[in-house]
Amino acid sequence: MTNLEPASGTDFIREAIRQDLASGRFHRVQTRFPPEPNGYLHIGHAKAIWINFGIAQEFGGFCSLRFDDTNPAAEDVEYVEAQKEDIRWLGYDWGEHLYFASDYYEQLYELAEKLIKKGKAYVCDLSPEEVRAYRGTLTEPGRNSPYRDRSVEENLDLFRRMRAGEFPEGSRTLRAKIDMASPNLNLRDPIMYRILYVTHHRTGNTWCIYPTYDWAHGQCDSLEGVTHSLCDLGYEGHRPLYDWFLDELGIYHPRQIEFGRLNLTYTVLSKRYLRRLVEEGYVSGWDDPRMPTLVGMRRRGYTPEAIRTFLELVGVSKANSIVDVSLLEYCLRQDLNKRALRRMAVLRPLKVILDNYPEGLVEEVEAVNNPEDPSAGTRKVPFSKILYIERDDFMENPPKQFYRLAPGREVRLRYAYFIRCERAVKDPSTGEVIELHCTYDPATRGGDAPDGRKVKATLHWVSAAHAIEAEVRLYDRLFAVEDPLDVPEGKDFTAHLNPNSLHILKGCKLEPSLAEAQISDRFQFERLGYFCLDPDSRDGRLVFNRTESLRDTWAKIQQKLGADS
RNA sequence: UGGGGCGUCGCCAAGCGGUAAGGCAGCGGCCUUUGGAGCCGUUAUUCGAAGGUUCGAAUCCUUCCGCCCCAGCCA
Repeated sequence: MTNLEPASGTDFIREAIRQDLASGRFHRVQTRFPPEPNGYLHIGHAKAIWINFGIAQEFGGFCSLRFDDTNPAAEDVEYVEAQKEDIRWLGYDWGEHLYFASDYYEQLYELAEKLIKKGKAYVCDLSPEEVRAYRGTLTEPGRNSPYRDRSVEENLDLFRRMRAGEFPEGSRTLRAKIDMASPNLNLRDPIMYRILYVTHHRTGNTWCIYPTYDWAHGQCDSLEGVTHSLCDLGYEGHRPLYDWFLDELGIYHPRQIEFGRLNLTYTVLSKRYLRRLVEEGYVSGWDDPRMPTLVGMRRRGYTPEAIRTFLELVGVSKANSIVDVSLLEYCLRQDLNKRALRRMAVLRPLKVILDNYPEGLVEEVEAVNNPEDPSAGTRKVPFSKILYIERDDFMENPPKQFYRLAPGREVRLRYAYFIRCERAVKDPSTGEVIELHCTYDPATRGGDAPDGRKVKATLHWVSAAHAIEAEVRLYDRLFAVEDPLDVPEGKDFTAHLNPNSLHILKGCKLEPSLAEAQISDRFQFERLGYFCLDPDSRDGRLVFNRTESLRDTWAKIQQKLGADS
């Protein structure tokens, strides 16, 4: 028995739940994840999912998935299916506990009548503009609606006729009768129902009055028997309202606990902004691999494990925070390093001719599939006279910190031979190096010199005759600055879009075994990063996404060299 | 400005009156057939500030400062 307490077990929410269990306030744990089906889930939602599902699991309870579909104008079944898939992908299961706020419409209606009968709700004829004007401001109290004191009978009659469709859209609302002078604006007679002649994606046209989120949410939690309603800080100020409803109604009272939302550097995480990126064409869609949406991250090659580990490392608190994306990237690499098969791929090919290698000879060298996992085995990779190496791995006049290939220098080709660069052939018109003539040392087969000679660098390579071609999409952060929302007057976040967030490379050369890759398969291309096969791939036309690069110390050195000069 | 919330290392975050965990990032080194991975070391005499209580405070009290959220018939 270990006494190691999981890091995720010590946050204030879990602590509060333990206390509730110990004090007898609750005897079980039931949570819920309540998304609105009006868009795609992103990593911010993943935090709420991880908290609600994760905690229920830890405490031996369950977490339901309840779609908060109270606004038919914005919602669609397309989104409910997509969100379900995302949650499953993240690794969570709601079992038989799939609910919809719309399942409760009838019960909510009855509860509303109950409130009317108690004299705690009334039908108001104020227009939207008037409602706003009557609400007052942050510092001034609101004024009572002239309709506030209608009799219970009149309210009941009007409310029933609202439901029956006798009044035009927007003409009346049902409001809770609380306190127009409350310093908490949420308590200034909030609207419970509005008239909307809109077809609902589940209830069709059976309703023309729809409950607001504020009215529906707490009662749904109560009806379902939720013990702990875990939501973000935005709802903290609404809690007194939810308490008021529950108490006036005298029904079961769950406990709501709020936590701080997740924010990431170099990222924007609000539905509104993500939608703009899609609609204005800055990205190819919700599943663009640069998007922080779960569909986007999945396509990019993220693993659910990496995301969960990330969330666990970030932790839960009430402070508003902006987490450094490098933590996410770290978790991703950590996970991929352990599981991704290694392959060799040359992204920007430079031809190498081994002058002393026998014409027509093809050898097979044995390569390790994953040094982190011996059970992944080995594979054979063809080697021959003409090869491709990475352009970046050769420099004609290298600085002293560069220890890859250069004229007269010897390096190792991974799993193959030592080669020495004899000369570089240039395009006479551009001066660009177009191929390298090298010699190999037959005695170094496998990569070690019998005379104990060392080389500084090991390069990846692909045999030209055996290479398969592919398109590779290199992704970088979508935004160029840590906080894209921090913009000068007159600009918006799109001003900070990183113009280099996508590079498409064609004619990349891959080792032949990659021809068998299946969509979504993940690999580490040695010395480059992690890549996965994109669904855009067709027979004979492979497309790989770079999920994440490997940490690149040479790039750092180059940066410093650049900064110094 | 009324109400609510938050302020511990560059970024997260433990800490719950007994003398500042950990992770990421950074830096230095070791190791290495991935300049990857791994390993080691290193960074808060100080907890937004000032007072006070106490033998003793990041933890309790007071005041002040800063940041975030709330004025949708959105959720």
